[in-house]
Amino acid sequence: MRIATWNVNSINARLETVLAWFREASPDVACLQEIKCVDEKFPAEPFESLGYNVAVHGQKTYNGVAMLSKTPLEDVRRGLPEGDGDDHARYIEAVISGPRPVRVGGLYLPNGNPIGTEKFAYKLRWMERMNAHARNLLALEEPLVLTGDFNVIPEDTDCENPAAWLGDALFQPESRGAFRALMWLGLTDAHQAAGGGPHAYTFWDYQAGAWQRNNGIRIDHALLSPQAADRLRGVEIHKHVRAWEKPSDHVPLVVDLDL
DNA sequence: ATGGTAGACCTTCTA
Repeated sequence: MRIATWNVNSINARLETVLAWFREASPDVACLQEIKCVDEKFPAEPFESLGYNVAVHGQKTYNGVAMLSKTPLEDVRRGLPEGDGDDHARYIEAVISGPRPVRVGGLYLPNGNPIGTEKFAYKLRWMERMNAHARNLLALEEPLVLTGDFNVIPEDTDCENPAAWLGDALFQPESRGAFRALMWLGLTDAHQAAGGGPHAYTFWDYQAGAWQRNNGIRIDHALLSPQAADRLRGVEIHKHVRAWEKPSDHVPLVVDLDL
């Protein structure tokens, strides 16, 4: 089973590109982030024509997440628990039905820039809620994949020039510490477990020739419960997609599980 | 040097 995540930076601006990748990669499950539209504006029909079931947690202009699956999506959750007053659409979760069901959480973690503002405080609060929810999910002791745009650079080797990121919310000790705390609940970074090395980027900024200079960062992740990690076959970063016409600034990350 | 680009949308915010 191939489970993908991709921050598409507007599903409607990116539709032909996203469909082309779906035809090429044929993921069983795909979590999309930054769809930047409300539920009714999500172009579900072309994906349904490709054989996908679609669940959307949309929002106008900003954020928005979706999950697509070849088999029915069950037990769908939209938003993290304890979300009083949080109107950002950043989390969607479902159980992927089949002979070996797997629970998948698709997340778009807040960017948090600039640091020292309410945006950064919101990022850290959101991460606390994510970690609490992950603890509850891990207690189920079932195959679980938490994947998406985490907006966290875990290690120095996950960027080209660490010094350039010192003032950035994606690289703050608090952000990286909260990410590590999430891992320490008992999750496995699929990239590391599959033998992925340093400088394996999933995002290149549109600005300042970041792609041409390979000035990227690894911020899209797939974290596995023990029951999922035991069945990990491999991980792919579909870097070639960044060179396509009208690309997203992120590329797809694909996890292959023996499920 | 605080730049640069992309998307949604209405003048600016977010990334």
